[in-house]
Parts: sequence; structure tokens; C-alpha cells
Amino acid sequence: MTNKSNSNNLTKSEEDYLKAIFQLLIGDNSRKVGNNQLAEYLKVSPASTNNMIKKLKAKQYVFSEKYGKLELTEEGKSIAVRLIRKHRLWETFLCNYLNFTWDEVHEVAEQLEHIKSNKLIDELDSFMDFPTKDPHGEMIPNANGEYSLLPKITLSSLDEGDVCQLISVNDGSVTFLKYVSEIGLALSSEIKVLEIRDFDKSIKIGFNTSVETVTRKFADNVFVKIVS
Amino acid sequence: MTNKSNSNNLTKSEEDYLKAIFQLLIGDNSRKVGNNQLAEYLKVSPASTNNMIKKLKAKQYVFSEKYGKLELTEEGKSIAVRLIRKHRLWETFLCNYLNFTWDEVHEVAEQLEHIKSNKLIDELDSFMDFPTKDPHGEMIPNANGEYSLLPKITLSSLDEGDVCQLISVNDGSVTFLKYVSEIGLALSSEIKVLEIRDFDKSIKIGFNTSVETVTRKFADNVFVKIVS
DNA sequence: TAAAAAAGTTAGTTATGACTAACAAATCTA
DNA sequence: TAGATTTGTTAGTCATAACTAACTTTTTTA
Ligand SMILES: [Mn+2]
Ligand SMILES: [Mn+2]
Ligand SMILES: [Mn+2]
Ligand SMILES: [Mn+2]
Repeated sequence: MTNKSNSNNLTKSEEDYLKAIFQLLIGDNSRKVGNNQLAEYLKVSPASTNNMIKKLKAKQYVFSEKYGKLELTEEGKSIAVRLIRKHRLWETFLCNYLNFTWDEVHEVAEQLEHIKSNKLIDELDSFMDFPTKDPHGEMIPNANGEYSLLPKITLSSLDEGDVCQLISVNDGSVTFLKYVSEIGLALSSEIKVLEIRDFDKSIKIGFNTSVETVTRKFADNVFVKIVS
Repeated sequence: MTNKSNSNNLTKSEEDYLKAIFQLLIGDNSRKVGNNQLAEYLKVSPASTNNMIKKLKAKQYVFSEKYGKLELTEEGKSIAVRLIRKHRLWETFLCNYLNFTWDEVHEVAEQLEHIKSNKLIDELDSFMDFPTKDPHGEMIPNANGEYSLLPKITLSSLDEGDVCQLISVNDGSVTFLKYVSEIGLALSSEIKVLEIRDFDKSIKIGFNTSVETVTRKFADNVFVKIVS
């Protein structure tokens, strides 16, 4: 059993850095995460991340050798997971109870996730009857910080003829999410890869009664489960 | 019609200072509010408030002469009112939907009030069907910033024999609020002033089937409407 | 009305978290 | 493997928002 009073007394920035490292570590599936990569992800300078990493190392949330790659301690991971839980519960609340669309929730959740109150988030969870997926299809960790990760397969990794089901989407870009709903794609949509064009690797997909051509960049942000 | 994009681009601190000035101005009913008084209210040093006041004057939310008392511009007032609206809507939400007690909501609302999203607060308002009172009995300004103030009569200002109804309570102290509910007082309770003791000005009150003696300090935080 | 007290201001310090510029180490790549 | 490129580090600056200590102005009161 780990320290109970953790995740408190952290600043908004410290929390966001830990979450970012966690996301990069699970996102890039156990690939190494470096200082500059983190800086780019957070849209700050490498000097800023270097500085914050020092502080997080002193507080024992992060470890790394000089000039080495970043890793999270158990404490660091635990804080990141709880932040993700809060973020996703808030996104779910905004979508399901306050008439937000899925492209509107991320920015607000980015603020709400930093509200310090265990009771608040657990009551919100209970109020919504313990949802397990957020509006973008991502899992929501439970109150004990437990969560399940299904492997993230991008639409762009499929071959011609493959059929898949849309599981989740990257929630970071408003224009991307608007685009997804505009063409009629939604969570659970069944998608067939009709053609991968040699010229620019753009992908012609079919779903429902629609056919659309999307770029590789688009397909990189769509996560699927292969059906056949 | 005033500037629309106001109240944005303000820091949490700037917002809290404007709210505090507003509360002191209406609370102390048009009495003058000075720098040191503000410092004491916000529990920071007079140097800190002096500094912040300078910034708020530069941004035209506050005005005052050197060594003079503080006043809010229309813009300043408007920001304060919107912050109070957010604070009280959140308190109402926490009490009515998330099983918070009235002594638990203030601290969390103090954080939630700084979330930047007009849609969020207006949808929350609509979700709750536009409540007009918060859990402590205070009015909630509407989406246009309109609000009505009933004169604040403290229980401590009554005379022996007066009968009144509890309208609202000061929401700032957890121990006070717990105390109020513990002795069985609630919004709308009818209270009779049975005796004001000469020795220490403590007040013996009767309500429901109870009789309690409360201090002047207690009675200063209870606001009532005189019944007879 | 002069001294004392209170209220307000200023200067200088600290912590946080950004930044740029300059530099060092590690990794590619020819 | 040497040179170039990428990655990471350090030093120094800035803005915000707190602080203490010292000072000035205003108000009180004896
Ligand atoms: Mn999100
Ligand atoms: Mn955030
Ligand atoms: Mn409150
Ligand atoms: Mn606040």
C-alpha cells in the first residue's frame, strides 16, 4: 500500500507534466521518452521541461540518468492515472449531462482535472453510475487507479481489405474531432479499408453507406479493433 | 453594452481579489474598503494587496486615489458578479447532485469558480433548472449578471422578543456551518430571540423545539428576515 | 495640536514556471 | 571513425504573486 496523501500538494504544471510523460510512455508503447519529445508534446521549450524534470526527480515522481530517457516511479504513475481518471470522468459528464459535443470537452476537462477534491471526483463517478469509457472511447481508471489497456491499433496500420471497428480517437484536436463526426464516423462504426493509394498513402475507407478518402495523418488518430 | 470578452484572461488571483473587494463593498454596505482590510480578508500581507491593486487599476477594474479607499469599475463589478454566480452554482450542484453537505462545498467551489468556460456554467445552470439560491441561502446572479440583494440583517442586531426567519449564513467557515446544522438550525428556521445576556451579549434563541445560547460572533454570521 | 496609532506604500527577496542563448553529450551518417 | 545533427543541459532573464522590513501619509486621541 502506497502513501495515501500523494497527488496532493502538486501544482497544475507538475500534474500536467506527469500526465504527459505517462501518455507518451503508454502511447509510444514502451518506447523511450526523452526531454525534447516531452517539450514538443507540451509545447514548451526543452529548457522548461529539463527544469521541471529536475523538480519531479527531487520529489521522486520521475527518474532518469543524465542524458538518459525518462521513467515514472510508481508514485508518478499513480498521480498520472488519477489525473487521467479525473479528465475522462469530466469529459463524460460534460458530454452526457451538459450537452457538450466531443470536440468541446477536452479543453475544459484540461482545467477541471486539476480541481483538488477526492470526494468531488468519486461522487461524480457515482452520479454517472461508474462509466468505463469516455466520449472518445478511452478507458476510465476506477477509484483504485485500476484500468485496462487494449492495444492501440491505428487505422493507418491496416491493409487493404481489412475490416475494423472504431474504438477510440485522439481527443487533443478540435478540428480533427469535428472532421470525424462531420463525415459520419462515430465510436463503434465498422470501417472497411477499400484502398491505400500508393501516391500519398491516403486511405479510401467505407463505413455505413459512406465512402471517404482520408490522409495518413487522419488515420493515425483513429484507433480500431480488427474485425477481419 | 460593455465589452464582451471581459472576465477572460484574468488570473485566479486577480479574480479572487475582485470578488473580495466586491464582497467587502456590499457586505459592509457601502462602507469604505481599504487596502489593509482587503489584506486581512484575503489573509495576505498589505504589501501583496497594494501590489495587486496597482495591477487591477492599470487594467481598469479598480480605482482609488493614493492613500484612498477602493472602488470597482463597472467592468470590475461585472467580473466579480460572474465569479460569484459560478461559485454559487457550483455549490448548489455539489449539494443537490453530489451529496456534499453545506460545510463541504465552499472550498471546492473556490476552485471550480475559476474554470474558464461560459458554456460550462450556463449548461450547469440549465441542468439544475436555474436555481436562484445557493445552499447557504445566498442569491445566484443570472446569466446576464442580474441579481437582487435583500438587506442583510444579522441575528445579532435583533432585540429581545424579536422573531425572525433564517435567510442565509456566512459560508466561509466549515466549523461554523457544522455548528449551525448540529444544533438543528437550517434555512427558513423560525427563530425567537428569548434573551440577550448583559454580561457577554450572548443570545438565547428558541427555534423548533430547541433552545440554545449562541455568542455574538455566531449571531453575526446568521442573516435573517424579521417576522415580528 | 502634537504625539501615537493605524493605514498605506515602497523596496527588496523568494518561489514557480516560462523563455532564449550558449554549450555539451550522444547519436547518426557519410 | 570524423563531422554533422540531434538531444539534453546550463545560465541568465522575465512575469506572477507571495513575503518582510522600512518608510510615509492619514487618522485618532490625549
Ligand atoms: Mn481529453
Ligand atoms: Mn491539465
Ligand atoms: Mn461559498
Ligand atoms: Mn477562488
